[in-house]
Amino acid sequence: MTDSTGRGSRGKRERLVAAAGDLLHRQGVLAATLAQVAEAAGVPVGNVYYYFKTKDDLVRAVIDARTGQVHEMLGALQARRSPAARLKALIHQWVEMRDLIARYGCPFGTLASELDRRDDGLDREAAKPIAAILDWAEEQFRELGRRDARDLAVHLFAGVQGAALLTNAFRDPDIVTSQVRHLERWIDSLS
Amino acid sequence: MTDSTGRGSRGKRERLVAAAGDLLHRQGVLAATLAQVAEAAGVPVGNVYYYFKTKDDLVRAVIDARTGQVHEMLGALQARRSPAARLKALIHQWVEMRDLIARYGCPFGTLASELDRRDDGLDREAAKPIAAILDWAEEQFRELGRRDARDLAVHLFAGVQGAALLTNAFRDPDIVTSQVRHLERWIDSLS
DNA sequence: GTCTATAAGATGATAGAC
DNA sequence: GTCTATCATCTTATAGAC
Repeated sequence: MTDSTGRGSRGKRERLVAAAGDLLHRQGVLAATLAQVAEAAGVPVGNVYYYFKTKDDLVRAVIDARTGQVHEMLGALQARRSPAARLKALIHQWVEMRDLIARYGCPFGTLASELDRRDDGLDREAAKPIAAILDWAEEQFRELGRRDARDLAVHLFAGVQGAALLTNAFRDPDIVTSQVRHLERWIDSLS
Repeated sequence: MTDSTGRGSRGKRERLVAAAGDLLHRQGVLAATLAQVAEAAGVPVGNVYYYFKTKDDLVRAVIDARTGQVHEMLGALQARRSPAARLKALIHQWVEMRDLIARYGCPFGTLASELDRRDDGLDREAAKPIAAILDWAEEQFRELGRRDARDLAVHLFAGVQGAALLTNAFRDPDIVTSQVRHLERWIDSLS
């Protein structure tokens, strides 16, 4: 498959973003080097700059990919019958990621947390995945007939993100599991 | 004041740890350089190595200082009459730190979160401050007569840490404020 | 005991060959 | 359009002067 910018460039670009997504999560945005990204993607080191003008540009592409991943996940959750079922299915996603979280933290939360000190716009970008989740959860609570939908969404997702942080800090997948169970009961108690 | 290692060395060491504590929180552990720490402490750059063998050694000293800070805080909270009052006073600390959290994140949570990918022991060290808080909260719930004290402590503190993360990501101090209010009502509902 | 000068290594980024 | 060779900079760390 070819594209307007030349033969195969799209494929390599995508491989770079995929490899960077993994590495930025596992090593941290700052700790991950372009040399490591290039090697993981099977692309010559200096050549990364043909696809991305700077490292920040690559980071931006990774954030966009994660945001897309979130929208995909939220779209899949819409199949559930009730708002309460959708919310419970949402937070259950973190139970399924529990081992990854225990080792490297939540892929969405750590991204926002790591880029928070920057004020060049990348910090706002990094918050997009969790912003999308919050907005979606708010909508579900609204459909449940709650006036304080935003507040409830923040409460729910804060519980998830906090559990992810503790799960990661103590390397204990059971923390997020039991916390999600707790939050599921809370959702049920609202109906 | 002199000490066994020579005149004034203790003062400079303390200044370095204090400056490093600030910088590691505001810039992140990896992003903060020894040159910046030295300048902030008013100490020649290369001379940092007289007091700390490596950067990790300095980071360790900062973690120890933060752990001490936590124990001091928990000690002060013991003055409260009831376990419920102590727990509410605990989480209210994060409301008081709301502006700092909005800009740089929770000083205890980000430390654990930033050093989580290491497996050289520093990751365990970095979790000590939040471990101390969790243990203390667990004890309060136990005094409240709860069998599931650990679970409740995790639930409470996850709520706080998650709110801190969202507060930081969205630069909005109101998030942690309203979440703490929510958790205070939850504490009251347990008695 | 304190500090200056500098080494050693790595990283982001560029120029230019193919 | 693709990649190699290299630069300039920064950062940790050390050796040795005062």
